[in-house]
Amino acid sequence: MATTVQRDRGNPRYLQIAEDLAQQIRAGVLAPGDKMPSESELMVRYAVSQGTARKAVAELRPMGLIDTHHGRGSFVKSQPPTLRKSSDRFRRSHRRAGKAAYLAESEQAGKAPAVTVLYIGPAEAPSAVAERLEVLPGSQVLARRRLYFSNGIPVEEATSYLPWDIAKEIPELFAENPGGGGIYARLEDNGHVLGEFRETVRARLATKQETVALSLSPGSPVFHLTRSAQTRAGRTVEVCDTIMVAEQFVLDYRIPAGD
Amino acid sequence: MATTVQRDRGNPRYLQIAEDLAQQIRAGVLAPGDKMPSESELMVRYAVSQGTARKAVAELRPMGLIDTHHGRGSFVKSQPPTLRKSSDRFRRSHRRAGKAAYLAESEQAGKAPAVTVLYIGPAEAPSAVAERLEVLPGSQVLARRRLYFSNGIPVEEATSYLPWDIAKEIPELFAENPGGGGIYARLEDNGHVLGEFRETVRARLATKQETVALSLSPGSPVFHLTRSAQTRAGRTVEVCDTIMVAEQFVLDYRIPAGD
DNA sequence: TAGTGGTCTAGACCACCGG
DNA sequence: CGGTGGTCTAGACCACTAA
Repeated sequence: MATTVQRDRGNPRYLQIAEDLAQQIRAGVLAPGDKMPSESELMVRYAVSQGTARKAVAELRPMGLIDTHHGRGSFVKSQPPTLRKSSDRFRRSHRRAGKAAYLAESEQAGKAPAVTVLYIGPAEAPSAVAERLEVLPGSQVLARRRLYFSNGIPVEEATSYLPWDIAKEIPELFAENPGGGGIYARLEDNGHVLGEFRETVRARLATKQETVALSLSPGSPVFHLTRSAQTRAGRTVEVCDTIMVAEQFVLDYRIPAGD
Repeated sequence: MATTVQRDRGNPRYLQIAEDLAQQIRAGVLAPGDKMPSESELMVRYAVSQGTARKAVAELRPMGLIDTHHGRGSFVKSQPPTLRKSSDRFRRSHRRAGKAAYLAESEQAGKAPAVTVLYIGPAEAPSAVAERLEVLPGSQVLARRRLYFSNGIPVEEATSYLPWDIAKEIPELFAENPGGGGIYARLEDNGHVLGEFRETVRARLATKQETVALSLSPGSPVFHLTRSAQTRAGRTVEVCDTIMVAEQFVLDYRIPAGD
């Protein structure tokens, strides 16, 4: 056994080991779902100390090749096909047909979608949200926080904020399931005809809390998406803050070339 | 001195130290450009070993708070305000005014933009591009690869692909500077009136090559953006593949609520 | 050369998971 | 309980940078 991992300036051992393991995964020697060799096994196989073996597998995690679970071991990740997030999901015709945006899309991707409500109720508007809603920072808004699953794994956490004066008139907005077409349909039912959505997209590494909430490996990239919904009358009636596992999503936008 | 960093299950010392340092940066005690305390200094300040001090500063790097240089030390990063990438940049009126998309935006952000042309000439269409251009994979297309800078640092690498039969009729497309309004203006000059752009956005960690090309730290997230330009007649006349340093950009999209 | 970060070891103890 | 990953130490040597 004892694969040769020699001193070699500019190519530290832990990287040599990491590359060796990555090869085995790419070549299929270690198939998706397989358990990776444990640290102690790597120590004898490559004749290194635990710290070095650790650094080697730590390299594979940000590369998205493995998942690590404390007390169980590391496992080769199976790469699921990505979910599409198309700007078409906001078409009024979809709402009229009674579909909420998320379900309409997952369905199309052949996934088993699920939603958990984490919180619905009053909250203080974070300053970034307050600015978009054109209310004072810290003032009361309705917050709706949900966690979305695809095939049983969490992929997205979204929080919608609505101005209190609007929300209080629409009891469905306080329900876990706001009814066919989602909250946008309810807003339109109540005279807030939507005119335009604005989405801003950022990408960054997941924070510690996000790695917990979405059961990610540290160092995984996420999308941070902020969307605001504006009525034809020009009022912003909702701001939605979303964290998505970047690996799982492709965002699609159509942009008219006009003027 | 000797700040208290105590045993505390669930909150390891290296994270306590990292958080302490992060606070100091956010509070401005450590200003942008300042040298971080060295590892040996942290060892005595917090009464930990070198390995623990290392892990602490290693936490700050992926957070984008510091830059580390072997033999010199770590330094608080100066966080340049992000560049906005708005879907408005494709408005025809901007092209008529003679502005290329990139310069129009940078200008607005108060940046010193620059572009380097890496390659202009014939190339074989990658399969993903060929599919969008509706040509056979591997067939000849015109490729235009550029590297974009903001305030002297590379932030974006973009490659445009155009069908050869269209490109060969438009000599300006082979020039480093295609003239006012960029290649889209030239296409429209030659009868290819644009109707719609489609953008797909992915986010992932930078590959090794990308970290070199864009001088990034390994583990930095990037946007991978693919845009196709379709004429009113329904033909796709350009596909543009772009890698952007995620930290530097915010993407902006407007989505009409219609139908 | 002195000071810095980068790699590595040997050994310790803890926290989590499964049988 | 045994096996696993997670944290930590003390000390060693190397590699890069600046004076």
